[in-house]
Amino acid sequence: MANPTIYDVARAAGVATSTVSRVFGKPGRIADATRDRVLQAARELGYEPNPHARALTSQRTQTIAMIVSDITNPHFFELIRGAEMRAKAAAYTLVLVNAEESTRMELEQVRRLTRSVDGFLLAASRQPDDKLADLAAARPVVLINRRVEGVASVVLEPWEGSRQIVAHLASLGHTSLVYLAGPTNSWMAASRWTALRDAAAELGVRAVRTGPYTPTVSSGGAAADAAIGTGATAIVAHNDLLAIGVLRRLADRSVRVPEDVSVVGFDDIFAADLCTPTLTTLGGAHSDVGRAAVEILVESLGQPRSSTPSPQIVLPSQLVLRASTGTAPAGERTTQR
Amino acid sequence: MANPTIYDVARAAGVATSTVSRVFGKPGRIADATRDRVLQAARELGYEPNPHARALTSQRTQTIAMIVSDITNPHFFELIRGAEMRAKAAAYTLVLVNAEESTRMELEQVRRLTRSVDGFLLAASRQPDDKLADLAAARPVVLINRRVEGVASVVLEPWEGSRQIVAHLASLGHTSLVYLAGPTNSWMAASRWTALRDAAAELGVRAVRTGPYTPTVSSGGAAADAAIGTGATAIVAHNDLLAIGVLRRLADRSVRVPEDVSVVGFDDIFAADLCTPTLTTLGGAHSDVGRAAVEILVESLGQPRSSTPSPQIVLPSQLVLRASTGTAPAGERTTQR
DNA sequence: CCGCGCTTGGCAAGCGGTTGCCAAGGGTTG
DNA sequence: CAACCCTTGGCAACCGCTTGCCAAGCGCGG
Repeated sequence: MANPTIYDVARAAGVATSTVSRVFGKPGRIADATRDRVLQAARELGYEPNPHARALTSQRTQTIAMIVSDITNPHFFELIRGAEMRAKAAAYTLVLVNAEESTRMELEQVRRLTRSVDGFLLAASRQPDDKLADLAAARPVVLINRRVEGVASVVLEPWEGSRQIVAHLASLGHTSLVYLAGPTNSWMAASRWTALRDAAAELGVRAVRTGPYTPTVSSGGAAADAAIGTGATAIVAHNDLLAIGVLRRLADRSVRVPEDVSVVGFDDIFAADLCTPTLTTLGGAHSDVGRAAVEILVESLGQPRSSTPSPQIVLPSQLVLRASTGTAPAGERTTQR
Repeated sequence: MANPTIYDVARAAGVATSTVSRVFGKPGRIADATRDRVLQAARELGYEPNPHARALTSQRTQTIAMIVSDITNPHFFELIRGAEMRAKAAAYTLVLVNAEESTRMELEQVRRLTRSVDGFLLAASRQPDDKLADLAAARPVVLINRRVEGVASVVLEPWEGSRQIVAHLASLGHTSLVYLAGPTNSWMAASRWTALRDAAAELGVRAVRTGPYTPTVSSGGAAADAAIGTGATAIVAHNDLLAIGVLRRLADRSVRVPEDVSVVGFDDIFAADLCTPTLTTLGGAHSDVGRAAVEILVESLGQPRSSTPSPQIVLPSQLVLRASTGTAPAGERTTQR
């Protein structure tokens, strides 16, 4: 038979369709003997429940959507991976959607998918807070690397991490740093900057910010030039891609790293350990972030809507020291090259 | 209203539900005036068609699944990205599934998703040919970087590319190479090896193979040791991850690249341009591969089943020369280090 | 002015499950 | 042994949309 239905199974097993449905839906509800008979019949017929028919009445699709602001950023790969694995473990299917850094597209996709998925993972969303609150009010949402009051979220600790970066640089004798900012409406960019600035103030380091820059390797060139113009001896880039772009540009300009200037990134992407020099960066277990996000989401799906307390999880980050940071050059560099 | 249905829209517009359905389904079938009225009503009510109800009768889900043999391999990122973008353009949703290098899991996922998606993209599948033929006979399937008689596929050209690698090495004076093989049932691994071997024979280069190795950085250590043991002056690794692992191990053992030994990879992942030395590798437009695969699949979905001729597309690869290959060392190395 | 063919819209029967409600049967208790 | 409860399975009404079939209405030619 092409597509056996519960009716076929019910007939074969000599029970009612509702019994078959329950065997698959709420196992405890049916006596063992009956259940075995039904399962046996189902197996023989090659029966497979139709997820759409199921979703139609039950409103549950066993699917979650992950909307990523820019799928080309390797930083997300680990995230996606962690989410995918956890989703599979919970018998959920993961739908991957790229928002291409467009808030409009992000909203559109959420609207389009609302009926077909049980919940959303929004990674590094660029929406304004209230928009996100609205979205989350209407459907299960977990934010990733973005924090909004009253909405569940998982973020990789940016504050203490940024402080560690400054402390690291200060201990190397740096007295000034420049932060190459990420996208304007990136929560992470804002968090990093305020934390860097505060820590810098506290430790007597001069901190300035330039940007915003698109967080890509190719933006690194312009960013590097701007950074050098500030005369700072340490460059903290919004993320590793940007930092790698900076390293390249510095190499082209024969600025030595870390002798002349130190460079720090964020994310600890795979490539950070491969570039030359290897990159000091604030990393963390990104796959755990994805995993945790799915976990919270699935958890909340199990409960009656709105009874959930919207957990705000912060996962620890860690400063990974590599070769791109070193002692500050002897004389404070003030001249622009 | 929480979830307006076509009934609500029909009532508001003063038409039958079938009319509303047709307005969304087959636009030409309804007069302009009526259509506008219906759309207007739909907009006012915030109506959004329920994809599950739609799929239930029409059997079309506007969704395709991409099953990837190992989601942690950065090589797939570009592929995924290209596929995702093309899918979105065709108004399809992309479901991403990780098979974790397990053929059993791959089959299971296909079975599980068969009812919920319109077709499958199988990337670097490790299934035996006949299994894949069976799968493809029962549902729309496009293979990626895998070729099976009678099944649609998109692959990045491995043969001429491998030949170019050998030619490149030969021109640098190398007279022996070792291929660090990928997974046993990887079609790509087999294709690469036969092409390398044939080209080597033709050009008077001695070629041996060791392995199989898991295509990861961490496998590179053992692979490098084995490679050195062969005395070959050129190492061709199954992919860039493995090659990067090899580079690391060689550096640890103070074997100079490319002075003592040349190293070549496959895939041209992002990191190939960042490692030290930068890696010569056979690349290609992976995102185009993903894009083309979706394109073929969507195309075939539009036609009546089985009327399609199962195109076998080969996209060009290109040898990217970087710093990991150089002239062969003067005396043939025969001693094991 | 009538008949004809074509376009447009309505009717209603599913698509494959889910689930509230009910009844039968078996077991338990006094 | 009767009364009662609990477990188990069946009935049937949907869930929201699609689609084959049919009929009404229209314009047109004769």
